[in-house]
Amino acid sequence: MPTSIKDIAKLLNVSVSTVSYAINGGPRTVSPEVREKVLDAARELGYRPNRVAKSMVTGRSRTIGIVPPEIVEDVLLSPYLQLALNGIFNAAGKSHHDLVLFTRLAGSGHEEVLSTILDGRVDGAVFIAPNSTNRAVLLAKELRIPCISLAGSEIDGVHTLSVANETGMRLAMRHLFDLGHRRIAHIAGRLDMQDAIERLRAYSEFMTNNRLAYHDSWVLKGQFHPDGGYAAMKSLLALPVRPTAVVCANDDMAIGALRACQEMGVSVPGEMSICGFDMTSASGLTIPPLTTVFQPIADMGRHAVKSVLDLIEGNPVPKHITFEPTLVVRSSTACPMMES
Amino acid sequence: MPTSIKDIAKLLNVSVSTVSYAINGGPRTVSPEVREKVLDAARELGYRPNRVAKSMVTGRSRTIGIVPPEIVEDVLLSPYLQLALNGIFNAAGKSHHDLVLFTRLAGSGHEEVLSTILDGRVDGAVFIAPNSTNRAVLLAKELRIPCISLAGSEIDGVHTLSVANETGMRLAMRHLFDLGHRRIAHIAGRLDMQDAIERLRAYSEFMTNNRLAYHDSWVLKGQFHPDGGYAAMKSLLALPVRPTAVVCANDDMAIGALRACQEMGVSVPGEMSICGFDMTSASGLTIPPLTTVFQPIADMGRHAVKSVLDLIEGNPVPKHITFEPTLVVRSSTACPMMES
DNA sequence: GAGAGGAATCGAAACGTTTCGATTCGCTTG
DNA sequence: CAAGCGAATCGAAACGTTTCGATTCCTCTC
Repeated sequence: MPTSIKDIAKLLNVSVSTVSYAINGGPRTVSPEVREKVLDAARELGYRPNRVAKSMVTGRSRTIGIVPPEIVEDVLLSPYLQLALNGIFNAAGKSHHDLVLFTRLAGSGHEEVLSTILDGRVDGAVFIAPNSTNRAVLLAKELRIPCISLAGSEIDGVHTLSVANETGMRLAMRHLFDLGHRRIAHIAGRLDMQDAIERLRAYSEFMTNNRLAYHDSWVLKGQFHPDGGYAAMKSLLALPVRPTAVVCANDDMAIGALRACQEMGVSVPGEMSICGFDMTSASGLTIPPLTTVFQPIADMGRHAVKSVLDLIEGNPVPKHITFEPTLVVRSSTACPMMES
Repeated sequence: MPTSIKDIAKLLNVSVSTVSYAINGGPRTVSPEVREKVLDAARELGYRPNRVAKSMVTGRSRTIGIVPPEIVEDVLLSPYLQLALNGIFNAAGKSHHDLVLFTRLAGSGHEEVLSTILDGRVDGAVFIAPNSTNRAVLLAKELRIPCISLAGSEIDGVHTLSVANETGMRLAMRHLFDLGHRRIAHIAGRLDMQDAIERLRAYSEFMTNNRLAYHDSWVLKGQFHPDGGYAAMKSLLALPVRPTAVVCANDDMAIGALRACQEMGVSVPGEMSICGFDMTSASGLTIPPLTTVFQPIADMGRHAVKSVLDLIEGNPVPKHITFEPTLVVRSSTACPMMES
């Protein structure tokens, strides 16, 4: 129904190739008069080039695929993903690419679904926080689709952008330690995700290296959700010997933990210091505003686009880039109260 | 390079059509033996159907386009958009569609860019909060691309999903009025967006209908941004006769306004009641948590997908659906203090 | 045993582009 | 004036599918 290049050709009694040359301004020249005629006719008929047909022959779509993490529900509500996606979106726009958001890869092992990634619709893909069992990454790697793993597990042979989780956790722990805290707990994230694993490990190492005794009951799982952080803090507060500070593996959990303290009448940072991770926008809105580890997530998103485009062009891309986090000290951490 | 249906056909000495029938299980039957052989060979060769080629001939891509509002920067950080996008994403996944996010339509009037919408990559599109000068919607409408306008201006001939802004604003105003407030201010959004316009109008109407005097200095523009809300509240607080309550056209501005009050030592809700709009997740995290107007944005996103799919299928779709908001009373609103 | 009927399969067109080899034609040059 | 050249244009193949008409061939029936 929409007008095609053929319609123009027929109307003007020229060949389709001539029309194509005229419209694209190449790769061969056409006489100025013909060019003019073609352009006029195209405008007249409301011609729109069909990108699918073009993709078909050029093999390029100027589109990048985004594969969200394998979390089942409401992925797009994760502040982390939102920051990354925003960075990716902005960068993609600048380089004239659109984004395809794959809706059905999360958690699905179905072969049929997996294949939608490499069905020609995208030139490359960015995987957001994939874990090492993510079948889609594995498949993409196997089929040599240009792809970048953003803040995910280190997967053999896949280009990876990651944040130095160890550094971030050490910064947070050092900050609390220097304030005088010795009984420091940790609310961990989903332990099937790389970030969560590394943050937990760095916590353990810090405690051991500084000869701080710590119990299993001080390490809780919060699933990266506010409710998880809330529940975790509740059980920490029920302990006979309470920790004086807690580092959460993301801001959402820290927010939940803060809520638990407020409900139980435990003052923050007076009786309990709380430190978050990620510096999402919500972390600045709480009372008190959260001390948190800033990660340049948006930057990483931008960089992911650059890398994937380089990969598509065949330019060299470093196998691994690590971004350094920094500590943002706000008001949810302070010296512990003297032992009574 | 990747194996195609032809490779399988050649290998097995059958025709491409037979291979196609075998793989798709139709529309014609193939003998069980051949079917088996084809499927085996496909697996063996790592065959992946090329979706672009399929789109080419069927004219369907099982992909829905998303057109963000024409805000220039960091669109994806808007909580409103995030809620809508999440709803759309979930619904699209359920109906086996992927999403393409158009990165370059915002604010761009370039014809070339506009045409990327209707280049065959998507079967239909959802426009998020377009205003009436949005050229992309107009074009899509003109070219009869199935499309839905989500919470945007009413545009002639375009299917629209909207929220009853008047009702929402009236609920908020009535709530404050019943608490005893008479001097009620309004911090408006971007007045080039439909929601902002309607909320402002409903505010004016309520004030007039209830014979409440109000000044131009009580109606401020906050651009839907926290900083805008902050600045607006600052100028309200500088007024010789302060209002006792303010309704903001979204939560972000309410959060900014709250921050301004806290900085100036104005107690909320003691000296100033603040009401938000949208019920984004952040609105529950502030101290005090915001009273706000809940809009079923995620629901609307889901519904947008359903409607656009119906439109694609040729099913009848109502021209206009309105969703009803409700008031969520939390702690940022209370009776005004007695005049001193 | 000729003809009909039906299942299985084939071949080719079509979708809308891009691009490459081939053709036309006017002009220069020896 | 024949040969050669370059610019402009044409025609056709190719990309990987789907699908429709045509063909083959087996079996059943009278």
